[in-house]
Formats: sequence, C-alpha cells, structure tokens
Amino acid sequence: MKEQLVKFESEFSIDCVIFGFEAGELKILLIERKNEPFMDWLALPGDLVENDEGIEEAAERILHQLTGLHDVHMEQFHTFGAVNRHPRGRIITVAYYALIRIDSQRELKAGQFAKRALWHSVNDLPKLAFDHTEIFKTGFNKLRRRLSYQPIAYELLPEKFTLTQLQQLYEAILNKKLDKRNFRKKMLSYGFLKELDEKQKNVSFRAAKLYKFDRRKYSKIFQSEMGVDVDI
Amino acid sequence: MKEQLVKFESEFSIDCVIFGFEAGELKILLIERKNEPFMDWLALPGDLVENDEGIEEAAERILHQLTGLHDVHMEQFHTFGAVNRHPRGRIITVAYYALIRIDSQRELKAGQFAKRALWHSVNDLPKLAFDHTEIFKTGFNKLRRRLSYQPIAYELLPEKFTLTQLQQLYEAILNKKLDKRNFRKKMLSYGFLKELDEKQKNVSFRAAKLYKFDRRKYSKIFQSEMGVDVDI
DNA sequence: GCAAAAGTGTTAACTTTACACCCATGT
DNA sequence: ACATGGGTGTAAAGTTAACACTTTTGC
Repeated sequence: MKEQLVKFESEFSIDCVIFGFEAGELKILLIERKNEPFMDWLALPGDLVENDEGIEEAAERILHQLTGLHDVHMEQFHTFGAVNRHPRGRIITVAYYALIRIDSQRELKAGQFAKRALWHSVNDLPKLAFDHTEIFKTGFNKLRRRLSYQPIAYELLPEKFTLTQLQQLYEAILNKKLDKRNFRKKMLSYGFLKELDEKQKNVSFRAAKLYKFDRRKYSKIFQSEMGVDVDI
Repeated sequence: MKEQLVKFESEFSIDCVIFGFEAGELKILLIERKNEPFMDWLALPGDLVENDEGIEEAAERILHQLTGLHDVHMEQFHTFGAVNRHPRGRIITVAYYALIRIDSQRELKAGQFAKRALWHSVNDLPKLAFDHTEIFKTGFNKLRRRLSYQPIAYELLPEKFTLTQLQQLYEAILNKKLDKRNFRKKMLSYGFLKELDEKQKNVSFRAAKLYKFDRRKYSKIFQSEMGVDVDI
C-alpha cells in the first residue's frame, strides 16, 4: 500500500434503497435530481461520504435527511465500483437498504440534490440515473433472499397489523401468492407475534385481529437460531 | 453530490480472504508485511485500487499476483469504512473471498508489500494487521452461510476427490461433524457429482471411489433453483 | 341477504435425522 | 489376522404443501 497518504479527496459515496409498504404495494424512496448529470431523472438517495464519517454513519445521515428518522436498521449489501459508473469521475458507492414504516403524516425532505423525494412502487420503476437500476435490483434480490430465511418484514408494517397485511407484504416482496392457512400457521409458530385484544376499525367487512411483533422474542429466536457465526 | 470532481487520489482498497483446503484443514492465504505500519504482522492480501481499474478487476489482480491464478470465482462480501481503520488516512476497503485449490507445486509470490505469503489454518489465527481479523471473521461467516444453501465447496477440492474428502471439507467449514450416510445420500441426490472409474491410490486401506463435479449440471440446478431474482 | 374478507384442520408428500454393521485393502 | 477407512439402508420425526368451507360484518 502506498505508505505516504496525505489529504484525500472524498471519492466514495453511499446510495440507499429505502423500502416501504403502502396500499398493498412495496415501494422505494426516490429523489428527482435537480442538477446535471441526469437532471430530472429519478435516482436513489445518496451522497458522498465525509472524511470524518464512517460509512454506516453516512448511510444513516442520508436516511435521516430525507425522512427525519433515526435508528433505522440499515444493511449494507454491495459496493459498486465500475470505472465508468459515474460520469464525473471515479466514485465507488456502497449500497445499503433500509426497511421503514411509511408514515403519510411525515413529510419527506428533498435534500440538496433533489427537487423532491417520493415513494415509488417497485413494480413499474423507470430507468434510474447512473447505475441505480442495477443497485436497486441487487438490493431487492438481497431483501428477498434474506426474507426467506429471516422474517424481517415487520419493520415495514405499522405497529399493529393484521395477518393478512403481513401476508400481502410477503407476497409483494417474494412476488408470489402464498397459502393463507399455511402462512398463518407458520408465522404464529415462530412465537414472536403477539395477539392484541383489538380489531381493525372502519372496514366494511369482518374486522381482523391485530397483532404486534414481540421484539424480545424475535431477537431471542433469530440470534441463537442463526448463530452459526464464528467468533475466534 | 459534488458536481466538480477533478482528479482523484485513490483512497479505497481491496482485501481478499482466499480460502484453500489442505491436509484436512481449511486455510487462508496471508502475507507477512515488510513495511510499517504493522511490519512483520500477518495480514490479508490487499492493495489500493487503481484509478482506471474496476473493483472486481483489482481483486482478480491481487489474487493473480499472489497465486498466478486467473479466472477464479471471487465474491464481494462486505465493505469496511470505519474512519480510523487505517492509521495512514481514510481508506475504505472492499473485501472479497475466493475459493481455490491449493497446489503445493505452485509457488506463492509475496508481492510488493510482503516478505512472504503463506497458507495458515483458520483455526489458530493470530491477531492480524489493521482490522483484518474482523474482515476475516465476516468473510468466514458469509462462506458458512453460503455453503449451507449452495454447495460451493467443490472449488476448494482437487479435480478428483473422494466423498470423504468432500465431507471433511464441509466439516471444516461448518465446524461440526456430519453423518456419513446422510451426507453421501444428500450430495449424490443433487446429481452433479460424477462417479469416475477410478480409485484413490497409495493408501494403506481400502481405496475410495473418486468423483468429480459436473459443472454443467451444477449450474443448471443452482441457477434455476435459486432463481428468485427479479429482473425488471 | 349479499358481498367481502376472516378464520380454521387434516392429510399426503417430502425432507431430515438417527443409527450399526460388513467390506476391501495394505501391512 | 488386524487395522483402517469405505460403503451401505431403514424407520421415525419433523416440515412443507395442498386443499374448501363456515363465520363475521357493513352495506
């Protein structure tokens, strides 16, 4: 390694695939760029990493700037470093995904690079700026894989939810229909869903029971269970 | 994003966890550093990424410099970007792992940063330079996870191998004993092991049948099967 | 009363686990 | 002949998959 490193220009960035679930649809948070290159295109939210900033920290900052949210679980999934991925120079980008509850009350802030921020369904995305379409696809695939061995979906739902909502979310992510009875049996068998003494309101049909996640039980189950990890 | 990017100094690097299997033990390829910082420490092989070089390309270059090998399957697994991970400045590093067949004929080249390169068992690693111990652990865990849903282990074995060797390799990676009959049944059921008309030689006990991987069948099975991927 | 979604069990198929002995070879 | 690892099958347990009707509620 070069042993004389002076001051560096920042040349890496973070891009975020921020998933949300609304109206039965899986969505991601996009910005509409206000500058060249790719002016007016839709893009993933992202920014350069500051010199005194860790990369997780940078990812959290970007998410916070857009949504006002803190302490959201983010997961790094891939780093993209093709030589010409960015027209303005050599920038490699570390991509993260996050799962958040969409709160229609909360206003989205566009941030410095954007005209506006918006939730967009994952199903009819236009071509995105830079290599962001590829980044999105990679992130979506990681999310799918992860969901099939770890039931992380609850991070996308409101605090109280019905089993049907949970199932619709799984179906939206995995892109296939699931059997209602088998799905419920399995989810309940994990033991981290807590049935509430409360039902859906304002529906024009039989109201469903509401559930919430018991995070304590959840982490107990899914830390020991997945615990194949080395620690030497 | 900063819209005026001039010429950049390189500030990202690649580090590689290169796995091999020899004498019933899982090993990784390490270098002994010849310069400060961490002179004489063991470290993962790595280098800065050149300005006109993609990151996969850089990873392949590093592996090639050490082993003389080309066209080895490498997999990016995580990017490490803590502010102070490198004493000489802000360097983020993209980590890859590779699985290779150890060939005791082939000489290892140390490369420019190293006194020498060596294979070291994963079981009694000393503390490594920089954050390389953490990088190694992360990579080893990814390998384990991956192996439990995709039988990638054959990349570590010689072309012809016995089922016992394959099992020992699984046991070394997963760090647990497996049942011989169940293991064989399962591996053979995949259908990508081809039995050869040949046996082990020079052993002082009953010689075992040799097998080889049928890569065609392997990729057919494990590309359609895992094929939950989106392509929009 | 009807439209819409909630809620509920059983069976068959398949997968995983547990388990022990004889066989072939070299010395 | 003995030591070493090679090679083999079956039964029980657990998991997943397929499948259809009754209940509740609002309109």
